[in-house]
Amino acid sequence: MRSYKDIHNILLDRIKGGEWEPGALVPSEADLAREFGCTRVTVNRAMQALADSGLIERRRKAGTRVVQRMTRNAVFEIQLVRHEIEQRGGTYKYLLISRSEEKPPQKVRAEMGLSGDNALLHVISLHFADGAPYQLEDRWISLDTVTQARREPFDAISPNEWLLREIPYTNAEHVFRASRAEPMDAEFLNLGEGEPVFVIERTTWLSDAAVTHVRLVHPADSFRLVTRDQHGTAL
Amino acid sequence: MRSYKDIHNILLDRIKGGEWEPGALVPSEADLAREFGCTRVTVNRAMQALADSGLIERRRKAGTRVVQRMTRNAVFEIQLVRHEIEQRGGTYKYLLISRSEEKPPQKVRAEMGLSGDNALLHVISLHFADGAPYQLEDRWISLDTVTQARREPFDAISPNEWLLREIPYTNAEHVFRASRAEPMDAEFLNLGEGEPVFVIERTTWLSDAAVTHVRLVHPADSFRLVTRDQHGTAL
DNA sequence: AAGTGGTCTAGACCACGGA
DNA sequence: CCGTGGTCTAGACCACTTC
Repeated sequence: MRSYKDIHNILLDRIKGGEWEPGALVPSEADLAREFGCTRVTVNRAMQALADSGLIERRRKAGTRVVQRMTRNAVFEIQLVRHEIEQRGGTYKYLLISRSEEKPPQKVRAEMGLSGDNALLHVISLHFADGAPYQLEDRWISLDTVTQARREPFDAISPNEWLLREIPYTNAEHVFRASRAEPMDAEFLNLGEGEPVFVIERTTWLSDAAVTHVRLVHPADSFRLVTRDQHGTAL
Repeated sequence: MRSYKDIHNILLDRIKGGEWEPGALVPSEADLAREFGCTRVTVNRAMQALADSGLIERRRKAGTRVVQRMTRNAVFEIQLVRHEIEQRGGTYKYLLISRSEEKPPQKVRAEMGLSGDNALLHVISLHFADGAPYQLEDRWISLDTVTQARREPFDAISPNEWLLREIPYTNAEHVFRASRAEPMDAEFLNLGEGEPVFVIERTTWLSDAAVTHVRLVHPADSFRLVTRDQHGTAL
Protein backbone atom coordinates (compact mmCIF):
# COMPACT_ATOMS: atom_id res chain seq x y z
CA MET A 1 0.00 0.00 0.00
CA ARG A 2 1.06 3.56 -0.60
CA SER A 3 1.47 5.68 2.49
CA TYR A 4 1.28 9.44 2.48
CA LYS A 5 5.04 9.48 2.93
CA ASP A 6 5.54 7.40 -0.19
CA ILE A 7 3.31 9.73 -2.09
CA HIS A 8 5.12 12.72 -0.65
CA ASN A 9 8.41 11.36 -1.92
CA ILE A 10 7.06 10.49 -5.33
CA LEU A 11 5.67 13.97 -5.76
CA LEU A 12 8.90 15.44 -4.45
CA ASP A 13 10.83 13.50 -7.08
CA ARG A 14 8.57 14.79 -9.80
CA ILE A 15 9.28 18.32 -8.72
CA LYS A 16 12.98 17.83 -8.21
CA GLY A 17 13.33 15.90 -11.42
CA GLY A 18 11.69 18.66 -13.38
CA GLU A 19 8.75 16.55 -14.45
CA TRP A 20 6.59 19.19 -12.86
CA GLU A 21 8.19 22.50 -13.65
CA PRO A 22 7.97 25.64 -11.57
CA GLY A 23 4.63 27.28 -12.14
CA ALA A 24 3.08 24.13 -13.53
CA LEU A 25 -0.34 22.99 -12.44
CA VAL A 26 -0.29 19.74 -10.50
CA PRO A 27 -3.08 17.16 -10.91
CA SER A 28 -5.95 17.47 -8.48
CA GLU A 29 -6.08 15.45 -5.30
CA ALA A 30 -8.85 13.33 -6.73
CA ASP A 31 -6.78 12.45 -9.80
CA LEU A 32 -3.73 11.60 -7.76
CA ALA A 33 -5.83 9.52 -5.40
CA ARG A 34 -7.01 7.48 -8.36
CA GLU A 35 -3.47 7.19 -9.66
CA PHE A 36 -2.10 5.93 -6.38
CA GLY A 37 -5.12 3.88 -5.46
CA CYS A 38 -5.74 5.57 -2.16
CA THR A 39 -8.09 8.04 -0.57
CA ARG A 40 -8.04 11.70 -1.28
CA VAL A 41 -7.25 12.33 2.39
CA THR A 42 -3.97 10.49 2.00
CA VAL A 43 -2.97 12.51 -1.02
CA ASN A 44 -4.04 15.64 0.80
CA ARG A 45 -1.70 14.87 3.63
CA ALA A 46 1.25 14.41 1.30
CA MET A 47 0.47 17.63 -0.51
CA GLN A 48 0.08 19.57 2.73
CA ALA A 49 3.57 18.52 3.70
CA LEU A 50 4.91 19.77 0.39
CA ALA A 51 3.03 23.00 0.83
CA ASP A 52 4.43 23.40 4.34
CA SER A 53 7.94 23.06 3.09
CA GLY A 54 7.19 25.71 0.53
CA LEU A 55 7.49 23.70 -2.66
CA ILE A 56 3.92 23.99 -3.86
CA GLU A 57 1.14 26.50 -3.47
CA ARG A 58 -2.44 25.47 -3.21
CA ARG A 59 -5.62 27.40 -3.76
CA ARG A 60 -9.15 26.14 -3.79
CA LYS A 61 -10.61 25.84 -7.18
CA ALA A 62 -7.43 27.20 -8.76
CA GLY A 63 -5.59 24.02 -7.90
CA THR A 64 -2.03 23.33 -6.89
CA ARG A 65 1.09 24.73 -8.53
CA VAL A 66 4.79 24.23 -8.14
CA VAL A 67 6.17 27.45 -6.68
CA GLN A 68 8.15 29.80 -8.78
CA ARG A 69 9.37 32.07 -6.06
CA MET A 70 13.08 32.43 -5.74
CA THR A 71 13.41 32.33 -2.02
CA ARG A 72 14.24 29.35 0.07
CA ASN A 73 14.24 28.90 3.78
CA ALA A 74 17.14 27.90 5.93
CA VAL A 75 16.72 26.69 9.46
CA PHE A 76 19.14 26.84 12.30
CA GLU A 77 18.84 25.46 15.75
CA ILE A 78 19.14 27.69 18.75
CA GLN A 79 20.97 25.98 21.53
CA LEU A 80 22.29 26.86 24.92
CA VAL A 81 25.82 28.22 24.67
CA ARG A 82 26.83 25.58 27.13
CA HIS A 83 25.47 22.77 24.98
CA GLU A 84 27.01 24.29 21.91
CA ILE A 85 30.42 24.13 23.54
CA GLU A 86 30.04 20.79 25.25
CA GLN A 87 28.74 19.19 22.11
CA ARG A 88 32.03 19.97 20.43
CA GLY A 89 33.86 18.37 23.33
CA GLY A 90 34.90 21.71 24.81
CA THR A 91 34.99 22.67 28.45
CA TYR A 92 32.44 25.24 29.43
CA LYS A 93 32.76 27.92 32.09
CA TYR A 94 30.42 30.69 33.12
CA LEU A 95 31.24 33.98 34.79
CA LEU A 96 28.85 36.66 36.03
CA ILE A 97 30.21 40.13 35.42
CA SER A 98 27.45 42.39 36.64
CA ARG A 99 23.82 42.38 37.64
CA SER A 100 21.73 45.46 38.33
CA GLU A 101 18.36 47.05 37.84
CA GLU A 102 18.58 49.94 35.44
CA LYS A 103 16.61 51.94 32.98
CA PRO A 104 17.58 50.64 29.57
CA PRO A 105 18.84 52.80 26.74
CA GLN A 106 16.28 53.94 24.24
CA LYS A 107 17.49 51.44 21.68
CA VAL A 108 16.78 48.45 23.90
CA ARG A 109 13.43 49.86 24.91
CA ALA A 110 12.46 50.28 21.28
CA GLU A 111 13.62 46.82 20.34
CA MET A 112 11.51 45.29 23.07
CA GLY A 113 8.53 47.49 22.32
CA LEU A 114 8.32 48.88 25.85
CA SER A 115 6.20 51.92 26.53
CA GLY A 116 6.86 52.92 30.16
CA ASP A 117 10.26 53.73 31.53
CA ASN A 118 10.49 50.95 34.09
CA ALA A 119 13.83 49.62 35.14
CA LEU A 120 14.87 46.30 33.68
CA LEU A 121 17.26 43.74 35.01
CA HIS A 122 20.60 44.16 33.30
CA VAL A 123 22.91 41.18 33.45
CA ILE A 124 26.32 41.00 31.82
CA SER A 125 28.11 37.70 31.77
CA LEU A 126 30.76 35.76 29.98
CA HIS A 127 30.87 32.25 28.55
CA PHE A 128 34.20 30.47 28.15
CA ALA A 129 35.14 27.58 25.89
CA ASP A 130 38.28 25.75 26.95
CA GLY A 131 39.33 28.65 29.08
CA ALA A 132 39.05 31.26 26.35
CA PRO A 133 36.27 33.85 26.26
CA TYR A 134 33.72 32.61 23.77
CA GLN A 135 30.66 34.77 24.16
CA LEU A 136 29.84 37.99 25.94
CA GLU A 137 26.19 38.12 26.98
CA ASP A 138 24.72 41.56 27.56
CA ARG A 139 21.13 41.03 28.56
CA TRP A 140 18.07 43.02 29.59
CA ILE A 141 15.21 41.18 31.27
CA SER A 142 11.71 42.53 31.73
CA LEU A 143 10.84 42.38 35.42
CA ASP A 144 7.19 42.85 34.60
CA THR A 145 7.06 39.71 32.51
CA VAL A 146 9.67 37.74 34.41
CA THR A 147 9.11 38.67 38.03
CA GLN A 148 11.01 35.64 39.26
CA ALA A 149 14.23 37.05 37.85
CA ARG A 150 14.40 39.54 40.71
CA ARG A 151 15.20 36.71 43.09
CA GLU A 152 17.73 34.98 40.87
CA PRO A 153 21.39 35.97 41.48
CA PHE A 154 22.70 34.53 38.17
CA ASP A 155 26.03 33.81 39.80
CA ALA A 156 25.97 30.08 39.17
CA ILE A 157 23.63 29.77 36.22
CA SER A 158 23.65 32.02 33.19
CA PRO A 159 20.60 34.09 32.32
CA ASN A 160 20.66 32.27 29.02
CA GLU A 161 20.17 28.94 30.69
CA TRP A 162 17.88 30.13 33.46
CA LEU A 163 15.49 31.84 31.09
CA LEU A 164 15.39 28.98 28.68
CA ARG A 165 14.57 26.64 31.54
CA GLU A 166 12.06 28.80 33.35
CA ILE A 167 10.39 31.05 30.86
CA PRO A 168 8.60 29.98 27.73
CA TYR A 169 8.44 32.32 24.83
CA THR A 170 6.34 32.46 21.75
CA ASN A 171 8.08 34.83 19.40
CA ALA A 172 11.68 35.67 18.75
CA GLU A 173 13.55 38.02 16.52
CA HIS A 174 17.19 37.56 15.62
CA VAL A 175 19.63 39.91 14.02
CA PHE A 176 23.02 38.63 12.92
CA ARG A 177 25.80 40.91 11.93
CA ALA A 178 29.51 41.42 11.83
CA SER A 179 30.77 44.36 13.76
CA ARG A 180 33.76 45.96 15.44
CA ALA A 181 34.53 45.15 19.04
CA GLU A 182 33.29 47.91 21.33
CA PRO A 183 35.41 48.82 24.33
CA MET A 184 33.49 46.46 26.62
CA ASP A 185 33.64 43.65 24.07
CA ALA A 186 37.36 44.11 23.64
CA GLU A 187 38.00 44.10 27.37
CA PHE A 188 36.16 40.90 28.15
CA LEU A 189 36.87 38.98 24.98
CA ASN A 190 40.58 39.79 24.98
CA LEU A 191 40.40 41.59 21.68
CA GLY A 192 41.76 44.82 20.37
CA GLU A 193 39.14 47.50 20.07
CA GLY A 194 37.68 47.51 16.57
CA GLU A 195 38.56 43.90 15.84
CA PRO A 196 35.83 41.96 14.08
CA VAL A 197 33.16 40.27 16.16
CA PHE A 198 30.08 38.27 15.31
CA VAL A 199 27.02 39.71 17.00
CA ILE A 200 23.66 38.11 17.57
CA GLU A 201 20.85 40.23 18.92
CA ARG A 202 17.83 38.36 20.08
CA THR A 203 14.54 39.65 21.44
CA THR A 204 11.88 37.29 22.71
CA TRP A 205 8.27 37.75 23.64
CA LEU A 206 5.66 35.76 25.51
CA SER A 207 2.50 36.51 23.62
CA ASP A 208 2.82 40.29 23.38
CA ALA A 209 4.91 40.88 26.46
CA ALA A 210 8.61 41.38 25.91
CA VAL A 211 10.67 38.90 27.87
CA THR A 212 14.26 39.78 27.15
CA HIS A 213 16.67 41.39 24.78
CA VAL A 214 20.21 40.16 24.53
CA ARG A 215 23.34 41.06 22.63
CA LEU A 216 25.69 38.10 22.20
CA VAL A 217 29.18 38.96 21.06
CA HIS A 218 31.69 36.41 19.75
CA PRO A 219 35.26 36.85 18.58
CA ALA A 220 35.10 36.48 14.82
CA ASP A 221 37.69 33.76 14.70
CA SER A 222 35.99 31.31 17.02
CA PHE A 223 32.39 31.47 15.93
CA ARG A 224 30.41 30.27 12.97
CA LEU A 225 26.77 29.53 12.49
CA VAL A 226 25.94 26.51 10.38
CA THR A 227 22.71 25.31 8.84
CA ARG A 228 21.96 22.30 6.79
CA ASP A 229 18.73 22.36 4.86
CA GLN A 230 16.82 19.85 2.89
CA HIS A 231 13.70 20.29 0.95
CA GLY A 232 10.84 18.44 2.40
CA THR A 233 12.32 18.42 5.84
CA ALA A 234 9.76 20.26 7.85
CA LEU A 235 11.02 22.42 10.65
CA MET B 1 -17.51 22.41 16.40
CA ARG B 2 -13.88 22.26 17.33
CA SER B 3 -11.45 22.21 14.43
CA TYR B 4 -7.94 20.89 14.70
CA LYS B 5 -6.73 24.46 14.60
CA ASP B 6 -8.85 25.35 17.60
CA ILE B 7 -7.48 22.39 19.44
CA HIS B 8 -3.97 23.28 18.39
CA ASN B 9 -4.39 26.74 19.86
CA ILE B 10 -5.96 25.50 23.05
CA LEU B 11 -3.11 23.08 23.62
CA LEU B 12 -0.61 25.79 22.73
CA ASP B 13 -2.14 28.04 25.35
CA ARG B 14 -1.86 25.32 27.94
CA ILE B 15 1.82 24.99 27.21
CA LYS B 16 2.49 28.70 26.99
CA GLY B 17 0.46 29.39 30.10
CA GLY B 18 2.41 26.84 32.07
CA GLU B 19 -0.59 24.63 32.72
CA TRP B 20 1.43 21.86 31.13
CA GLU B 21 4.97 22.31 32.29
CA PRO B 22 8.08 21.27 30.42
CA GLY B 23 8.55 17.55 30.79
CA ALA B 24 4.96 16.95 31.81
CA LEU B 25 2.96 14.14 30.32
CA VAL B 26 0.10 15.34 28.17
CA PRO B 27 -3.22 13.46 28.13
CA SER B 28 -3.56 10.80 25.44
CA GLU B 29 -5.19 11.50 22.14
CA ALA B 30 -8.18 9.42 23.15
CA ASP B 31 -8.69 11.44 26.33
CA LEU B 32 -8.38 14.74 24.53
CA ALA B 33 -10.75 13.55 21.84
CA ARG B 34 -13.34 12.86 24.53
CA GLU B 35 -12.67 16.22 26.16
CA PHE B 36 -13.13 18.15 22.92
CA GLY B 37 -15.90 15.97 21.59
CA CYS B 38 -14.17 15.08 18.37
CA THR B 39 -12.38 12.20 16.75
CA ARG B 40 -8.94 11.07 17.71
CA VAL B 41 -7.76 11.89 14.19
CA THR B 42 -8.56 15.53 14.74
CA VAL B 43 -6.64 15.64 17.98
CA ASN B 44 -3.81 13.78 16.28
CA ARG B 45 -3.57 16.44 13.67
CA ALA B 46 -3.35 19.22 16.21
CA MET B 47 -0.70 17.37 18.17
CA GLN B 48 1.34 16.64 15.06
CA ALA B 49 1.49 20.33 14.34
CA LEU B 50 2.76 20.98 17.85
CA ALA B 51 5.31 18.22 17.47
CA ASP B 52 6.44 19.67 14.14
CA SER B 53 7.07 23.03 15.70
CA GLY B 54 9.11 21.31 18.36
CA LEU B 55 6.97 22.00 21.41
CA ILE B 56 6.05 18.44 22.27
CA GLU B 57 7.62 15.06 21.79
CA ARG B 58 5.60 11.99 21.12
CA ARG B 59 6.44 8.36 21.52
CA ARG B 60 4.21 5.39 21.14
CA LYS B 61 3.15 3.88 24.37
CA ALA B 62 5.20 6.41 26.32
CA GLY B 63 2.80 9.15 25.35
CA THR B 64 3.32 12.82 24.66
CA ARG B 65 5.42 15.22 26.71
CA VAL B 66 6.10 18.91 26.62
CA VAL B 67 9.71 19.22 25.53
CA GLN B 68 12.36 20.07 28.00
CA ARG B 69 15.15 20.27 25.55
CA MET B 70 15.64 23.87 25.07
CA THR B 71 16.52 24.26 21.50
CA ARG B 72 14.30 26.11 19.17
CA ASN B 73 14.48 26.64 15.49
CA ALA B 74 14.76 29.91 13.73
CA VAL B 75 14.06 30.32 10.07
CA PHE B 76 15.42 32.85 7.70
CA GLU B 77 14.52 33.45 4.14
CA ILE B 78 17.15 33.41 1.46
CA GLN B 79 16.47 35.83 -1.30
CA LEU B 80 18.16 37.00 -4.41
CA VAL B 81 20.56 39.82 -3.61
CA ARG B 82 18.77 41.88 -6.18
CA HIS B 83 15.41 41.41 -4.50
CA GLU B 84 16.93 42.05 -1.12
CA ILE B 85 18.16 45.43 -2.29
CA GLU B 86 15.15 46.38 -4.37
CA GLN B 87 12.78 45.46 -1.60
CA ARG B 88 14.38 48.11 0.57
CA GLY B 89 13.90 50.62 -2.18
CA GLY B 90 17.55 50.56 -3.19
CA THR B 91 18.96 50.64 -6.68
CA TYR B 92 20.66 47.46 -7.73
CA LYS B 93 23.59 47.08 -10.05
CA TYR B 94 25.54 44.02 -11.12
CA LEU B 95 29.12 43.79 -12.35
CA LEU B 96 30.99 40.76 -13.64
CA ILE B 97 34.61 40.76 -12.53
CA SER B 98 35.96 37.51 -13.89
CA ARG B 99 34.86 34.23 -15.38
CA SER B 100 37.15 31.29 -16.04
CA GLU B 101 37.46 27.54 -15.86
CA GLU B 102 39.91 26.53 -13.18
CA LYS B 103 40.80 23.77 -10.81
CA PRO B 104 39.44 24.81 -7.46
CA PRO B 105 41.50 24.99 -4.29
CA GLN B 106 41.39 21.96 -2.04
CA LYS B 107 39.10 23.73 0.42
CA VAL B 108 36.37 24.29 -2.15
CA ARG B 109 36.73 20.77 -3.46
CA ALA B 110 36.31 19.37 0.03
CA GLU B 111 33.33 21.55 0.78
CA MET B 112 31.58 20.37 -2.35
CA GLY B 113 32.55 16.77 -1.79
CA LEU B 114 34.26 16.42 -5.17
CA SER B 115 36.51 13.49 -5.82
CA GLY B 116 38.15 14.07 -9.21
CA ASP B 117 40.19 17.12 -10.07
CA ASN B 118 38.02 18.50 -12.82
CA ALA B 119 38.01 22.17 -13.53
CA LEU B 120 35.04 24.14 -12.28
CA LEU B 121 33.62 27.38 -13.52
CA HIS B 122 34.89 30.20 -11.36
CA VAL B 123 32.88 33.41 -11.45
CA ILE B 124 33.63 36.50 -9.43
CA SER B 125 31.15 39.31 -9.43
CA LEU B 126 29.97 42.29 -7.50
CA HIS B 127 26.54 43.48 -6.41
CA PHE B 128 25.94 47.16 -5.72
CA ALA B 129 23.26 48.85 -3.66
CA ASP B 130 22.74 52.51 -4.47
CA GLY B 131 26.08 52.67 -6.16
CA ALA B 132 28.05 51.25 -3.24
CA PRO B 133 29.54 47.74 -3.28
CA TYR B 134 27.19 45.57 -1.27
CA GLN B 135 28.24 42.00 -1.85
CA LEU B 136 31.21 40.28 -3.42
CA GLU B 137 30.25 36.93 -4.92
CA ASP B 138 33.06 34.41 -5.37
CA ARG B 139 31.49 31.33 -6.88
CA TRP B 140 32.48 27.89 -8.14
CA ILE B 141 30.04 26.01 -10.34
CA SER B 142 30.21 22.32 -11.14
CA LEU B 143 30.30 21.89 -14.90
CA ASP B 144 29.40 18.24 -14.54
CA THR B 145 26.15 19.01 -12.79
CA VAL B 146 25.42 22.31 -14.50
CA THR B 147 26.59 21.80 -18.06
CA GLN B 148 24.53 24.74 -19.30
CA ALA B 149 26.74 27.11 -17.35
CA ARG B 150 29.51 26.73 -19.91
CA ARG B 151 27.43 28.66 -22.41
CA GLU B 152 26.37 31.41 -20.04
CA PRO B 153 28.59 34.53 -20.06
CA PHE B 154 27.23 35.93 -16.77
CA ASP B 155 27.88 39.45 -18.01
CA ALA B 156 24.29 40.60 -17.74
CA ILE B 157 22.83 38.27 -15.17
CA SER B 158 24.54 37.24 -11.96
CA PRO B 159 25.33 33.58 -11.31
CA ASN B 160 23.21 33.93 -8.21
CA GLU B 161 20.16 34.81 -10.24
CA TRP B 162 20.88 32.51 -13.16
CA LEU B 163 21.35 29.46 -10.98
CA LEU B 164 18.29 30.12 -8.92
CA ARG B 165 16.25 30.43 -12.09
CA GLU B 166 17.70 27.52 -14.01
CA ILE B 167 18.93 24.95 -11.54
CA PRO B 168 16.91 23.29 -8.83
CA TYR B 169 18.68 22.11 -5.74
CA THR B 170 17.70 19.82 -2.96
CA ASN B 171 20.18 20.42 -0.17
CA ALA B 172 22.05 23.43 1.01
CA GLU B 173 24.56 24.17 3.68
CA HIS B 174 25.22 27.63 5.01
CA VAL B 175 28.01 28.96 7.14
CA PHE B 176 27.77 32.45 8.57
CA ARG B 177 30.70 34.16 10.14
CA ALA B 178 32.40 37.44 10.78
CA SER B 179 35.83 37.80 9.32
CA ARG B 180 38.53 40.19 8.23
CA ALA B 181 38.52 41.54 4.70
CA GLU B 182 41.00 39.65 2.55
CA PRO B 183 42.95 41.58 -0.06
CA MET B 184 40.45 40.82 -2.79
CA ASP B 185 37.51 41.69 -0.52
CA ALA B 186 39.12 44.96 0.45
CA GLU B 187 39.83 45.91 -3.14
CA PHE B 188 36.34 45.38 -4.47
CA LEU B 189 34.36 46.42 -1.43
CA ASN B 190 36.33 49.62 -0.86
CA LEU B 191 37.50 48.50 2.55
CA GLY B 192 40.78 48.53 4.35
CA GLU B 193 42.39 45.13 4.55
CA GLY B 194 41.44 43.42 7.79
CA GLU B 195 38.28 45.42 8.27
CA PRO B 196 35.31 43.37 9.48
CA VAL B 197 33.12 41.67 6.91
CA PHE B 198 30.13 39.41 7.14
CA VAL B 199 30.68 36.21 5.19
CA ILE B 200 28.13 33.67 4.02
CA GLU B 201 29.38 30.44 2.50
CA ARG B 202 26.78 28.38 0.77
CA THR B 203 27.09 25.00 -0.89
CA THR B 204 24.17 23.44 -2.71
CA TRP B 205 23.53 19.97 -4.05
CA LEU B 206 21.07 18.39 -6.42
CA SER B 207 20.49 15.01 -4.87
CA ASP B 208 24.11 13.99 -4.26
CA ALA B 209 25.72 16.03 -6.98
CA ALA B 210 27.33 19.27 -5.91
CA VAL B 211 25.95 22.23 -7.81
CA THR B 212 27.86 25.22 -6.54
CA HIS B 213 29.84 26.70 -3.72
CA VAL B 214 29.83 30.40 -3.11
CA ARG B 215 31.46 32.85 -0.74
CA LEU B 216 29.42 36.01 -0.27
CA VAL B 217 31.23 38.87 1.40
CA HIS B 218 29.52 41.96 2.78
CA PRO B 219 30.96 45.04 4.47
CA ALA B 220 30.05 44.65 8.12
CA ASP B 221 28.35 48.01 8.32
CA SER B 222 25.83 47.50 5.60
CA PHE B 223 24.62 43.99 6.20
CA ARG B 224 22.43 42.24 8.72
CA LEU B 225 20.47 39.05 8.64
CA VAL B 226 17.09 39.11 10.31
CA THR B 227 14.68 36.37 11.29
CA ARG B 228 11.32 36.53 12.94
CA ASP B 229 10.04 33.31 14.40
CA GLN B 230 6.81 32.20 15.89
CA HIS B 231 5.97 28.95 17.46
CA GLY B 232 3.49 27.02 15.45
CA THR B 233 4.52 28.68 12.26
CA ALA B 234 5.74 25.83 10.18
CA LEU B 235 8.54 26.51 7.79
C1' DA C 1 -22.37 26.90 -10.86
C1' DA C 2 -18.91 23.88 -10.36
C1' DG C 3 -14.29 22.35 -9.31
C1' DT C 4 -10.79 22.24 -5.94
C1' DG C 5 -8.86 22.00 -1.53
C1' DG C 6 -9.98 21.78 3.80
C1' DT C 7 -11.63 19.14 7.22
C1' DC C 8 -14.47 15.93 10.05
C1' DT C 9 -16.34 11.29 11.43
C1' DA C 10 -16.46 6.44 12.60
C1' DG C 11 -14.17 2.62 12.50
C1' DA C 12 -10.19 -0.02 11.79
C1' DC C 13 -5.53 -2.08 11.74
C1' DC C 14 -0.80 -1.64 12.62
C1' DA C 15 3.87 -0.43 14.81
C1' DC C 16 6.32 0.61 18.45
C1' DG C 17 8.05 0.18 22.82
C1' DG C 18 7.36 0.41 28.02
C1' DA C 19 6.15 -2.60 31.90
C1' DC D 1 1.10 -7.80 26.83
C1' DC D 2 -1.30 -3.81 25.78
C1' DG D 3 -1.54 1.29 25.73
C1' DT D 4 -0.17 4.87 22.76
C1' DG D 5 0.57 7.10 18.58
C1' DG D 6 0.56 6.49 13.19
C1' DT D 7 -2.10 5.96 9.48
C1' DC D 8 -5.74 4.44 6.19
C1' DT D 9 -10.59 4.20 4.29
C1' DA D 10 -15.16 5.65 2.79
C1' DG D 11 -18.12 8.99 2.81
C1' DA D 12 -19.54 13.46 3.74
C1' DC D 13 -20.05 18.47 4.08
C1' DC D 14 -18.07 22.86 3.72
C1' DA D 15 -15.29 27.03 1.98
C1' DC D 16 -13.34 29.32 -1.28
C1' DT D 17 -12.64 31.18 -5.81
C1' DT D 18 -12.57 31.02 -10.51
C1' DC D 19 -15.19 30.33 -14.54
